[in-house]
Amino acid sequence: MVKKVSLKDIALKIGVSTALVSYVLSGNEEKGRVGKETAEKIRQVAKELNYQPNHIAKSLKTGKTNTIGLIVADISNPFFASIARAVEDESGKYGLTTIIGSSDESTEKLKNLVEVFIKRQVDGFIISPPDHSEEIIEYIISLGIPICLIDRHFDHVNSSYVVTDNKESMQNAVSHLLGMGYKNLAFIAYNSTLQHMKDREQGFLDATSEIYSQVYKINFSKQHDELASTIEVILNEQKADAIVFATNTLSVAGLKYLTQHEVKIPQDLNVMCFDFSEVYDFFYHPIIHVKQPIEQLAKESVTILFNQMKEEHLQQLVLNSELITKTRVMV
Amino acid sequence: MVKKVSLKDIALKIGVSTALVSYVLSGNEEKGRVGKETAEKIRQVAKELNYQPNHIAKSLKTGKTNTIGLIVADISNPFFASIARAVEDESGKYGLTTIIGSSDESTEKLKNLVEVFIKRQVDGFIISPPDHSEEIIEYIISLGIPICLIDRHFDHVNSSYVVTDNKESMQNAVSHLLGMGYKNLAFIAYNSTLQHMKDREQGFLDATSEIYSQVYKINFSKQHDELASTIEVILNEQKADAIVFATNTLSVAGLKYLTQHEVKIPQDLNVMCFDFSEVYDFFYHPIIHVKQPIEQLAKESVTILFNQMKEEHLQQLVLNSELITKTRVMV
DNA sequence: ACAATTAGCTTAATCGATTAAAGCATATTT
DNA sequence: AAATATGCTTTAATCGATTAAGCTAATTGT
Repeated sequence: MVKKVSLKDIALKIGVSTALVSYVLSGNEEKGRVGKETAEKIRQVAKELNYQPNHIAKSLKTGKTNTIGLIVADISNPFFASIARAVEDESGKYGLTTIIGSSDESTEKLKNLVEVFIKRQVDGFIISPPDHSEEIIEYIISLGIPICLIDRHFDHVNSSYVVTDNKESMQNAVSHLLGMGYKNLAFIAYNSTLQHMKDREQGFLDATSEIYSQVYKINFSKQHDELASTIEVILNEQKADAIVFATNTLSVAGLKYLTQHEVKIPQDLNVMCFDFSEVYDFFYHPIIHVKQPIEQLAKESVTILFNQMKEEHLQQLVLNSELITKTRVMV
Repeated sequence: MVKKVSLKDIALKIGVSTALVSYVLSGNEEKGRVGKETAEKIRQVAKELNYQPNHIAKSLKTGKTNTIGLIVADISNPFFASIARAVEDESGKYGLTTIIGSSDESTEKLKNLVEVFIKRQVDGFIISPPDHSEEIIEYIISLGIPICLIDRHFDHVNSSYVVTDNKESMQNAVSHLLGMGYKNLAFIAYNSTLQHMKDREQGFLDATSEIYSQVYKINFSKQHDELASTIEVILNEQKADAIVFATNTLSVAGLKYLTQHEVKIPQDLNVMCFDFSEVYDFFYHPIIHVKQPIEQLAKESVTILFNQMKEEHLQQLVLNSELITKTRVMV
């Protein structure tokens, strides 16, 4: 491993102090009041020697690592994978490096990741928090570490966040179903106290006040069994004419169940899904779904966090999503 | 932001030098020959003050960041997302932090990521290299930075790697198709010089030497159009009775096309896919596919890299994959 | 012409941990 | 009694960059 070039090497070669070199290369010429020729020479030699500043030394001195920690709720979920990718791309534009973790919807895991990341001295967090993780979020805030929640937030925690307009888009989407003539709706969501889940439910309820409908809650940890039995009930007892799924994981699992039990969509039963999935393309009829602005969520979260890292002020952002009713692109 | 506790604080509180504290807390008591009581006291005070060592200072001094860089070929591909997750989990066990990047199959992007990661002074790399990226890999090796390739490797580059037994498992899988009575096979792969792609093709060729078969190559950048036209040819001209897809992205895109054109699987045409996809569950008949040992690939890559980071020796590993012919779990 | 500025540069402390080398008792050997 | 060894601890340099404060000589103001 070749010895790296340091400020000292440049200083030595020219015969000036490291201070001058530092002033010039970190763009603080005015502050150091460096002579024009000297500055030019320093820049030239730096280029010659292919000088690369040592991030670590810089971090030690400044206390800033230019690293942010992203903790998504479940990285195996394409929704979050896309978020992760976009956050990474966007943060790179700001000169930030992202380290990613997945809490797998577990508070315990989130806690560990937060600890590891804090030890790594990340400058800020972007987190999509699992259920009942308020305390951890508040802990981060209490340490004065900038944080921006994404996709989910807590109503009673004063933090920055970027989320989708869950209630409105759900209400809008369900209204669209009603407009199509469906009169007996089932809503399947996770049993969760998270605001985005409550909002989606409220959106459903607001839209269905005039018709018959049922709300079913699945426990995340036992979703496999519970989803199956829930759909059984919906098909055989409630005899709903359409199911509304509150998340993409529920949508995919639900569609899988329906397909495997040869329930024809939309003839036997229609569905409405929240968030996109690749599997929708495998149905002959378009799957009605709410498409969240994933890229935008990610980008905005980085911007908000970045601003918060320099200035102090928090920011809350609610983005609109889009109802997809027919698009179907042939491969 | 509360001031963090440093070695100095502990030393000051007890009235010893920071050297002693360092010896004790970094587990080098013998080396520093620290008195038993003093050591005990140091440990106790460290716990009291909730001392957390400063990674950055440590890195600056030791030149080790305990960070590895993982660069996958395409993070939006569930195969690589799983790899990323498993690598992250596994590296955590070794006390390593992972920073992840996606080259999106672009040599240029890989180059940038490698530069960024080297600036960040990662201790090692795990990379699934895109086509024609030998030079970048060799560059990393020339810098003396430990690296382990994953999923793909270059025959003529002497590096550590972990890959699947692509040729054998493809040959085996195709033989199974032949055993089922298929006699006119089409093989769809990416146009690539990467070893794993060549191996899969060779496996196909070895298995089909006695029957009629055709090999089709798709350009990654224009796969949408080319795949469609290729399948057209296979259906209308070659009139194959089964298609073998070389990767999961090709499989999913191919299945999508077939579904949308109402080609019934396996009645009209059967398929054999390389690697798993969630969409297989949406077919009534099981989709025959080769299941790669993703977790194991990831784990082994970390282990190999870790070993390489302490000792010097390279390691090449070829893992067996599994042919899935019927499994179908009801949701 | 003499004080006050200012331009240009250096000194040296600092961030927090590591570690070779040296210091100083006390104990043991010769 | 001198020499050596042993046990415990401190000193101080180091990693590489940042930055307040200080210094000198040239320039400006009155």
